[in-house]
Amino acid sequence: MKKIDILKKLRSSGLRPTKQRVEIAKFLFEREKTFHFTVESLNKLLIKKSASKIALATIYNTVHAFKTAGHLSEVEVRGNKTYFDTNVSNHHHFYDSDTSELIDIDANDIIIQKIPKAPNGKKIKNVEVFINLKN
Amino acid sequence: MKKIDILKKLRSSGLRPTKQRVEIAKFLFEREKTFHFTVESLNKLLIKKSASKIALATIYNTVHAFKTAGHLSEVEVRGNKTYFDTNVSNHHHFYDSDTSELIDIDANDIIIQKIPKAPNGKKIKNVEVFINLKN
DNA sequence: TTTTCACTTTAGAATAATTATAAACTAGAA
DNA sequence: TTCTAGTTTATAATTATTCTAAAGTGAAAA
Repeated sequence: MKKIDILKKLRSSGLRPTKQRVEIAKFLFEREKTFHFTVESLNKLLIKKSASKIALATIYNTVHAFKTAGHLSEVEVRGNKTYFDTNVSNHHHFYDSDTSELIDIDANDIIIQKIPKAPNGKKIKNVEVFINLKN
Repeated sequence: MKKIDILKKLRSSGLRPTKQRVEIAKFLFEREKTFHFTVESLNKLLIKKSASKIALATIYNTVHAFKTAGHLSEVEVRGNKTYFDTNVSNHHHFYDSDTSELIDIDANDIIIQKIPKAPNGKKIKNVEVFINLKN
């Protein structure tokens, strides 16, 4: 993804392309494969990669702005860390608790044959399958 | 579940049946239906129900001891609250974010037809299906 | 272009959930 | 009973995250 696309992406979702947002967006979206991260790990990686330090609160703000705009999705994992995922399509996860690593599972790789009806007038918003791994 | 059973349950899992543990265990397990709770909600309910106040740290300790012993299972929900579940059998959940309510889904009510192989020499420990509800 | 102002960023304070600490207490073996 | 490892307790500490208020900045309009 080129810088120009990132500017488009930001603008089209109502986010002013500030210096910080562009820097974070380039880091997150200019890559081939999906990227899973926590705010903390992203912060560390950004400190390593770039010269200018971005405030932690800004990283929180920016990541949540991207999430709200649909450019990132959120994955919750045992143990209170919130992971984000640059793969925003409907998909599932393996979780390896040894390495604290998340691995994508394509939505098509899981087929659910039988599913219960939503209770009392509610509808199903989405179905998340989370597969815990062991050695 | 009678008090005698609770004592057995605790002893058989290597937990000394202290006053606090028995009180919490009775509250959690002497009921017909599954019970979902957070440490915070349990604490409030215990304060209401019983005369003696149990330290919050003890409730954390006890709940985690019960979890380790397999008497409670843990369910993670968007937004950093850790729910516990007196249903320790393999099952799944609906989550209603309007009411912050968890609803059990029997393992037999979900049939997964196709599932990917675990990556790089790992095995599948368990599969959790989490269905988010909307109105 | 300058001006303007709502949106942003920032450092640090505040909050919330949970865990650690260290002293006092207790179940149950000897 | 005595003793000791396991337990409880109040409080401090930690961790992840959000709030705050002041300073900074895109970009629309003059």
